[in-house]
Amino acid sequence: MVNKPDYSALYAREKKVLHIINRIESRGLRWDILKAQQLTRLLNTKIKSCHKKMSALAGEHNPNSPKQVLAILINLGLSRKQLTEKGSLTTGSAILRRAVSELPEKHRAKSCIESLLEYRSYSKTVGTYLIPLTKQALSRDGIIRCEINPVDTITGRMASRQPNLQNIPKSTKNERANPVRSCFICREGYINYYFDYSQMEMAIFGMYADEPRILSAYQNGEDLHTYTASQVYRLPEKKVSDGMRSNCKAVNFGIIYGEGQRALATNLGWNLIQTRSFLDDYYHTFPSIGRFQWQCKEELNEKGYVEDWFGKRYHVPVGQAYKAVNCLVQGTCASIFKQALIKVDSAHHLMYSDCILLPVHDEIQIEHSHNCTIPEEQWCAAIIDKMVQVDEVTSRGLTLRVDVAKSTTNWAEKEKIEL
DNA sequence: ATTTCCTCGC
DNA sequence: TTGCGAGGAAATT
Repeated sequence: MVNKPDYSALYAREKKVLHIINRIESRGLRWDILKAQQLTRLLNTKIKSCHKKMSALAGEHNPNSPKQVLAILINLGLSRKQLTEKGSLTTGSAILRRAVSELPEKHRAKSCIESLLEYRSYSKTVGTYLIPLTKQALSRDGIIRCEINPVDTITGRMASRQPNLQNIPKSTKNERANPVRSCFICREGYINYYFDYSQMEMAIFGMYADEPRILSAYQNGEDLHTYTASQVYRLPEKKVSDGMRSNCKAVNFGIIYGEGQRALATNLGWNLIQTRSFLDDYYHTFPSIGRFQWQCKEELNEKGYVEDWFGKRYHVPVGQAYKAVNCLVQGTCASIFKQALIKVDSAHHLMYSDCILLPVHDEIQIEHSHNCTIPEEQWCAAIIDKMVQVDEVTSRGLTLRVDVAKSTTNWAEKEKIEL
């Protein structure tokens, strides 16, 4: 009486993924121990000076303790309201940055908060990344090997642990090359290539919502956050400002994540009225999106689960129906990615003896022999072709976009290449 | 030993 | 009612 799903194809796929993961875990990534140790020393001095600055302004304390930080900030004159989010006091970076921007020019809390944020950033870099990674590399000949778990996540994404190599900090605008990334160096004789699906979740979301304008914009190579902004604000794309784009980006992701109005408002830095009015414009501009959200909920109410293109079911509690959209979108992307990983692996492994270094949700990193006689463009095109040729995608008329970057030195120095 | 807070990624 | 993860330090049990 219960219609059981046929998971045999998905099961076969996971078995193939396991073999690939085995090779990835054995290979590992090369880590520049000396450079990491130098950077650790450098950042440690910066951490100390931040701490000193804070102590001078606010007295002795442990900056790692949210409790003590809270006491200090209130002591320096910040109101409880400024530090309150969702009813409770917090010292998260988002709320602190907002507080700083609202503070008078030379308020004494200002430089204290700035030092604190700097302190946290450097501490994160050293304590979470540089020291643990160096420790591991020291015991394993300069190679870092993570463990990848492909099955224990809700949506089917893969998780990396000990260490997690999927949350290595990326370079920011102020920082040309991130110190952690710069310590992941290319092996002797290899060039590293980075193939990542461009705006994959938005494209898949557009497919599920069956929104032809978003899909054609995607196939035209346009940036979808800019495109949606141009529609909502009724402007040519060239006239869309950074602010308009980032507003729509927040809404686009918010809808995929199932964000409520309150959370979205916090994200945008707006009040509820402004947020609602903007959402009204958005949904009015793209009626298909509201319809898709509604259909998702309907399917969940009828069947107790939603089912994706691969026949995979997501059993979401009815009280958490807002999660259904994300399960479909993120889960579908995860399946596409795994299928692509299999195709890429079989192709390159058989043909060129290169090695997949690391999968990062929508990106495949590959180590490519420097001596390969095949022209670079041709080799890249072959990889891209494997990533694009996933039946569940092509049969629906979607051609996913793939960006490529490369590096001959380290992860921080990767540069986009045009093909 | 477990939970809370904060921060990193996609 | 902000999706899916991991990890570190402090606080709590």
